[in-house]
Amino acid sequence: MEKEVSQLAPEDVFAQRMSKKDDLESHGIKPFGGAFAGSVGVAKARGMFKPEGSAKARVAGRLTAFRVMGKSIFCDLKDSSGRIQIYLKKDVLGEPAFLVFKKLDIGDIVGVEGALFMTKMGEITLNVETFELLSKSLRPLPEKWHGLTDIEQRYRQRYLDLIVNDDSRAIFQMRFKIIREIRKYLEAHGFVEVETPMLQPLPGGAAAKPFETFYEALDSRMYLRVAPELYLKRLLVGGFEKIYELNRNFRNEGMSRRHNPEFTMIEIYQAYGDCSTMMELVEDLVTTVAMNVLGTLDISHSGDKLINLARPWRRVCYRDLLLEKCGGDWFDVSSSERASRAAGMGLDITSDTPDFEVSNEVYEKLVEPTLLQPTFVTRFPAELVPLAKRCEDDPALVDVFELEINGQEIAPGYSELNDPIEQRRRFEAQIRLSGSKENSEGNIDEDFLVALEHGMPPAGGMGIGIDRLVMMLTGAGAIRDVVLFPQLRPIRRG
RNA sequence: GCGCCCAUAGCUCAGCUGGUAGAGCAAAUGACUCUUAAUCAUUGGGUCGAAGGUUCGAAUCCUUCUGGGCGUACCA
Repeated sequence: MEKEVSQLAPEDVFAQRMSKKDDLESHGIKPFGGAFAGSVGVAKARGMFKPEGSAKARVAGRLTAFRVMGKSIFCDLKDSSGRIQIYLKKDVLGEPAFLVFKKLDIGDIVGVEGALFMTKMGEITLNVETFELLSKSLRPLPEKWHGLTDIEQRYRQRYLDLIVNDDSRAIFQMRFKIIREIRKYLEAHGFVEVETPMLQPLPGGAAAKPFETFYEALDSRMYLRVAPELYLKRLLVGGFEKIYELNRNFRNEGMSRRHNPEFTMIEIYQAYGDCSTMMELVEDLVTTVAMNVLGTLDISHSGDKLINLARPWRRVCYRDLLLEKCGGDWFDVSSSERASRAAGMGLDITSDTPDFEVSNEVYEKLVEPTLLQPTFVTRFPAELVPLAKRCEDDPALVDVFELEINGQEIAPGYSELNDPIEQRRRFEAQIRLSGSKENSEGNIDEDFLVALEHGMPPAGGMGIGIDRLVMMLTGAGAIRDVVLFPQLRPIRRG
């Protein structure tokens, strides 16, 4: 019962508004109206203004400011396309209607109709002739000037953030436009969007800890997917040649500025292509999307950071970046010497850190964060990427790239491994390396190997972390600013 | 998981070395027919995140818990 009391925290305002609502009802006004046909939207209504004052418009939205001047009222009305000022005069509406409107609150949703005019102050304004209450707001909105700054509340009650903070809404509008443009681009280039299981009996395609669940009907343990990769490759076997899947992956890991346990990923595969096919594709895709969404390839981030997406993007191999960072003899010294040098650079290296991990620590901690401008890092050690083809000229390396922008991995891509015998060896090596016991991460997806044994065309494949791409394109500093409902600890009550 | 920091009215915040809580916005009432952070007057509004402790006395000091932020760890 204490719960109910705390939920009614703004008790006074809530009680006041409840009684306003009852009052409206007793006067035959529905506090929660129905459809409001014919709204043109705020942005369009603005565009309809004519200096003669003859244009009329019908719009619906939320009242976000209320300025009463005795026998006239100015309000701000907001919809998804923007804000417009509305003006209500007692003369025009008649006394009863005017008094009803005067009782409305900030936060109420109304539909209005009237003529567009220009105020003395030069603002296009709708002179309301008729209005309808569409939804009574029973709780107060956050303060108009400072908005909602409490970070926790912005995430927990994202709707308030979206109502009040224009920047936040703009980021999400951009996010959805970016996703739309990606789909448009791929559609135009002959790719087909497919859907593969999120509930998987074996989580594969990435070495991440999965979320577990249980499927009663089959009496089996299931996992939320960590990647769709192994299913998409089955589709390559099945004869789909240009496919993509754009949807959620789930990884049972910590959260951070760059990590949310569920995140959106697009994976793209093209049969008869390879790693360089995919580099060209992602370069063209990202620059096209940036131009269509932002109209520019220059993106500014906080702290004077400027990212320039102009093509061609730098290509550099992993090894060269390490030599650049660690000195030309990095790969000539003994592995124990490498380990102690890495430890000397402040990295967390223990005696049983494998040699390739030592170099990779240097790459991830000291090199990657410096790659602000778009950079394709290529030719990684094979141990790091078990699903990619080896380089023709050096079997210790795989033919892959990682696209780095803004110091973050935005997109990995490979020449996909289509040799089932080699694939099995690589899976087995992976299990040995990870030292995993009987847990599912150590299980080989035999069904996938059987599919490969039927013959998979050589292919290029890649994935783009959509959340990070959106961060990069919008200048957002945290993944939580580009995910509508980021994961938070549930509030315990007791 | 670990470390540091934060939590005061619906929102944004102030509150000194411990003396019993304050502003702006929002809300209520009134004035005002071109305002736009409208203005002016009056009024109501708080378990100071929770629980315990020290003290004559705690928003303030101590402990624990809850939630959050930042960093770090996990993260092919």
